[in-house]
Amino acid sequence: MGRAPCCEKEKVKKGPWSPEEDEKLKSYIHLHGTVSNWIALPHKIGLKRCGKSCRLRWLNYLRPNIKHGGFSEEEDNIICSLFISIGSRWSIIAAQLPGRTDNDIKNYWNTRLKKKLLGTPKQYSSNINKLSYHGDSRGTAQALTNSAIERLQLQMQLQQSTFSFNNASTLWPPMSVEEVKVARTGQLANNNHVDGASCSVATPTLEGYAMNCTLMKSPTVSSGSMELGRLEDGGGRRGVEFVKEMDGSKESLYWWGYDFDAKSGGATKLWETAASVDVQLEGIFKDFEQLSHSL
DNA sequence: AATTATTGCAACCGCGGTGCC
DNA sequence: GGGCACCGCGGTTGCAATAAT
Repeated sequence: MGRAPCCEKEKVKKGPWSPEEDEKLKSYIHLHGTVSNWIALPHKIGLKRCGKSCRLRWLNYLRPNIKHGGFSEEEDNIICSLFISIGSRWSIIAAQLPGRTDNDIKNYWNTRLKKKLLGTPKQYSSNINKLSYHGDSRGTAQALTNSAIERLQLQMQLQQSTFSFNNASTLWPPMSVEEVKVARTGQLANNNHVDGASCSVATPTLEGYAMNCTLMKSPTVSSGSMELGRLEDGGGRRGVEFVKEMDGSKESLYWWGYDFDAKSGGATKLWETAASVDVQLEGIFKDFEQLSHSL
């Protein structure tokens, strides 16, 4: 037995709202302040609409101080940074942008911002196809969701775009060397799979490259987070980047090497790998050392 | 000018989470 | 503790407007 429908579908009106319907809904909410039961509301005010539809109409269009369109550069940066960090959690992203609704941001991302940052759908679907299979030495291939790949692709793309992390510095302030030490020590200490010995190895390794290392603080979010990091050679020509995703009890780690092409102004991915965090965070630093030696 | 393709956005749908009985 | 009803969210759809042919 399935769940009962929230309303009698054959009796409710669908499609665009008329000004009269909007007025009825607004009047009721202005009079009563809040709605305790959206399902009962349409019947109360004589609307032939589903309660969910009423709620959506109010939240997305009728409630005061809603902004539509005209997203600023700063808003673009915030949306982009948060998308990289938390993915398509539109309600959380909307909470950081006063006057914007999750629906509006979602539409804006899907129809414009994604294209602006990642190129045409043809371009980024091609890149997604290249990234969608991560084979590693243990044969534990892992298919990533398009959303996760889009986030990785975006993070890589940002390097060669006019939109850079630097533009979002308020959200992603680079850590000082001291902060890096603290963050890494804390991160490793919190990871049950990395013992004290590994800690003492990993931290000095990082410190050795501290001058060339950029770790970005992720914005505070209610659940899940992502840490982005980059280790570069002195000239910023080659390096290793990594993304650690933390979503509840699940943690994943991806990293890849890149070679910067001054001619095209873009970065060429040399290799990539994916592993659970417990495989060893130090792998990133070993790969970086190997890359450095190969120069 | 007519037709077709694309874009942008409002609205709907279905599912998971939560609270109440 | 289980079942039910509702809320809230993210994904998807439908359609009008606009652009391209």
